[in-house]
Amino acid sequence: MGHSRPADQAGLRRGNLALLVRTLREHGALSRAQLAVRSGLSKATVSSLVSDLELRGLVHSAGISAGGQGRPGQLVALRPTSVSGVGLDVHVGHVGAAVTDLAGDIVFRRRFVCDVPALGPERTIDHLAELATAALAEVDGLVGPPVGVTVSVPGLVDTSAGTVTLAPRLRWRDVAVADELAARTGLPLDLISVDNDANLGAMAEQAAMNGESGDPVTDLVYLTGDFGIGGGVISGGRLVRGSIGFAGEIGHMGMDPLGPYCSCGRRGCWETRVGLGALLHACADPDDPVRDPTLDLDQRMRMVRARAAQRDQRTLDALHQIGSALGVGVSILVNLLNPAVVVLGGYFAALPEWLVEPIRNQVVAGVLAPGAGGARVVGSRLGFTASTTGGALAALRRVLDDPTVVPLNQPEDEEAPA
Amino acid sequence: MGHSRPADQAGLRRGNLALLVRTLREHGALSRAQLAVRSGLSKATVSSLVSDLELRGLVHSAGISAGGQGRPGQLVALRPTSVSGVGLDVHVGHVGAAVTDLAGDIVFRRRFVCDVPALGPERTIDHLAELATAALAEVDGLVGPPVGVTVSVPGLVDTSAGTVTLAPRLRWRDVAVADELAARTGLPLDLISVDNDANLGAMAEQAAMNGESGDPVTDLVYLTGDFGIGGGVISGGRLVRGSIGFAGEIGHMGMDPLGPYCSCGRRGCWETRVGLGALLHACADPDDPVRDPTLDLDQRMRMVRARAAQRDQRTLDALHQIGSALGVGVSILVNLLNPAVVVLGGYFAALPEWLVEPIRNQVVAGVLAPGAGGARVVGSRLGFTASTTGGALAALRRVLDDPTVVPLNQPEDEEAPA
DNA sequence: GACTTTCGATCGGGCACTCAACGAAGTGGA
DNA sequence: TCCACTTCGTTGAGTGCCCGATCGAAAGTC
Repeated sequence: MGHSRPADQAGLRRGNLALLVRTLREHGALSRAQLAVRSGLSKATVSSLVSDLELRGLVHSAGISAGGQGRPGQLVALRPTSVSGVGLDVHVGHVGAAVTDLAGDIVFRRRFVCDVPALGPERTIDHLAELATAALAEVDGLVGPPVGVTVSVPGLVDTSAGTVTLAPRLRWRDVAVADELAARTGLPLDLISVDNDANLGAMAEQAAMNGESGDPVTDLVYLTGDFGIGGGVISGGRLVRGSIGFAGEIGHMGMDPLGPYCSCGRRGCWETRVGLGALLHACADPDDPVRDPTLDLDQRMRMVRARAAQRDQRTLDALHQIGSALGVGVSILVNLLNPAVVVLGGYFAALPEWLVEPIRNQVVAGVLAPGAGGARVVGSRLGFTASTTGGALAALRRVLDDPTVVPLNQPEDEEAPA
Repeated sequence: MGHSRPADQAGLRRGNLALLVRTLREHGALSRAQLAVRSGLSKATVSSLVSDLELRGLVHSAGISAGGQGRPGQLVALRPTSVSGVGLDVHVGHVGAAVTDLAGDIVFRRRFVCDVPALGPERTIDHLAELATAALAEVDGLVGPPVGVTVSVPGLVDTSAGTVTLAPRLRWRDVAVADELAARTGLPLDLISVDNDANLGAMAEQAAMNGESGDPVTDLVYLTGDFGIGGGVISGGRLVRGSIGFAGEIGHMGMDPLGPYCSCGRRGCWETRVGLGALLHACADPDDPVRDPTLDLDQRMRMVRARAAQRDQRTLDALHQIGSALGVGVSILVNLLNPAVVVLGGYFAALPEWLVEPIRNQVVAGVLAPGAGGARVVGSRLGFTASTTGGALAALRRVLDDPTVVPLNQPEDEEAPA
């Protein structure tokens, strides 16, 4: 067990500051008295903590609470523009960036199309650094300084070193992404982290689910749908990373020893059955524009959608086939992990009307726990943007976990551009 | 996220008391000065904490530290006999009990053979209560009072309610184990918890691994080997329970849509290929004593071992076949969870010489991460006793996480039986 | 307009940890 | 033998944090 750090009063304070920030994120503006009730802290402590957060610029007064008896409360609300989080994304066909404010709302998003495997790490990171610099310049004045930058990479990542160990699809190996990015952007190295795209996608989807409904989702499985399939697992509210951070490599589950050959050299990997390649092969001939790699993927997905909507039999058959094969693997995941939700990301998210049903059928049939252990299967609403959004949220988490990373001493002068 | 409790100074104290207890468990007897260095606390705080733990009877002086310059330190050591943990076990063919001291060493173990499905829940819990009462009577005087009792059940468990939701092999459904046991034994209800056998086995194996080697194992997969196959997953040092506690139901992963029918009604479940039934069928004819259900399982396993050691071809083939089928499933687990160790429990633990090798081969071939992501495959040394041991450890964890559950005010009179 | 209710600031108190100082208890050399 | 020297563990002052109680402030109610 690694939890071997002593607890001191500073940590106690940090924890309670974070508790208030979380409470405000979940419930919106609250008075100090309401905060005291919801957090379980005393009014006196809440007053002290709120004034601390005010000095850090993380919260501000937000009017007077509505009717009721007695003295009205002075509402305290998160100041979303106080800080920002930056998510960067290295994909096979593009690099992307997203910036969110403290509330998690996107304030900037951009994508730069490029052939990453052909460019190589050096020049790709050049583009990434440009994108980051442009993003920060563009949001300057709108939101406060970034509290973190997280780079999403589809591959095996050493998060503690900020390096990519192996990313076959990018043809990257042992790339010091954090170092290189810090050197190019001038951002401090300790602000930059690197993580797997499926992990970040899972975080983004979890945040999206918790933003809307009642019960917070603590157990979630996220599937990236692309040529390769990745998995992000959140269990008990925490990411499952594995002993050296390689968890979630789900695309290469062996589903059929006699199945088609996979890029990894083995046969019958799950992604040979449910990856984007499998869909495209099943639903279109080689000269079909749907299979034209020079076209934008979103556009090709819209074509598939249109055909399915018009009840084109070949397309429907292909989708049903993919959905069933997905269901077999999802059943394994649900049996093993008992998630509350399975989120279909990537290209799956463009086709939920045809994929979710066959998956659900397979899962209900294939899971031992009654009612599939309560697992829902849903399409992502973030689609291909999940990993950048998740990166920005991961960056914000630093503040949410420890608000003292934002310095004190900013009593006045906010982002009012002269 | 559920971590919404305010932190106060009492919690801080609890955390630091627990920190010292953990440090002493890991490093053995230490002086106060050494404790201060290892824990990161100040000498003054350590003195205060140690005297607190002394008043609770959890530690005691243990001589003077050896040579070196300066004043020798007064060693402080855990007092293993101060409290005890009780693990109870409901199995298909027996009920069992184990009691450990604070160090995790077994001080009592007993098994009562009975046909649990035939007896039904009521009478089974009668036996369990008898066993528990006998155990506590027998260890009275040897160790202190139990800080918890954990019941291991092979099935789906609602840990918060202490009930068994569904245990097909026992033919139990919605059995209030904790309540019933409390009523029969007179033990306070809040001391009793109920958990899945694979979860407890995983905890026991993790503790066993960390007891010996250097690096603590935080990511581990445990497989129960019986007629059914269960999985216990520890990720980042914490059990993966799933959204409603049904995680780890790994025996019913669909491995082959055309495979043999399973007791769950589906085809090709993993346990039809690697469960005890599969082994027995593959290695012996129906009239072979190995397949005589009236014989003790340990004894039958010894027969299989003997034949394999004598290079009986049919036995070797059977073991190789089981090992390969195990490897396919283990590869999935390793790809998804990237554990540091996969522990083979239950009947697998009796045959590691013939099972580990084919599994390793499959895993190395079937896992994307280089070198199988560092995953080792090992046979359990606890075997069928893992779940009771794990139950006792789970009970002890209450003290390890919060030493203040043991009351103060026991300055004198220890367990010196008149 | 007085009463009631609720809010939020403030103060004193208790608790936990830290630092610095000091006596205690050994070693090693003169 | 005696005296530095080193290290240990306790003690007391100091600081920071949370809490309960108190009190003035700011509304609604009668």
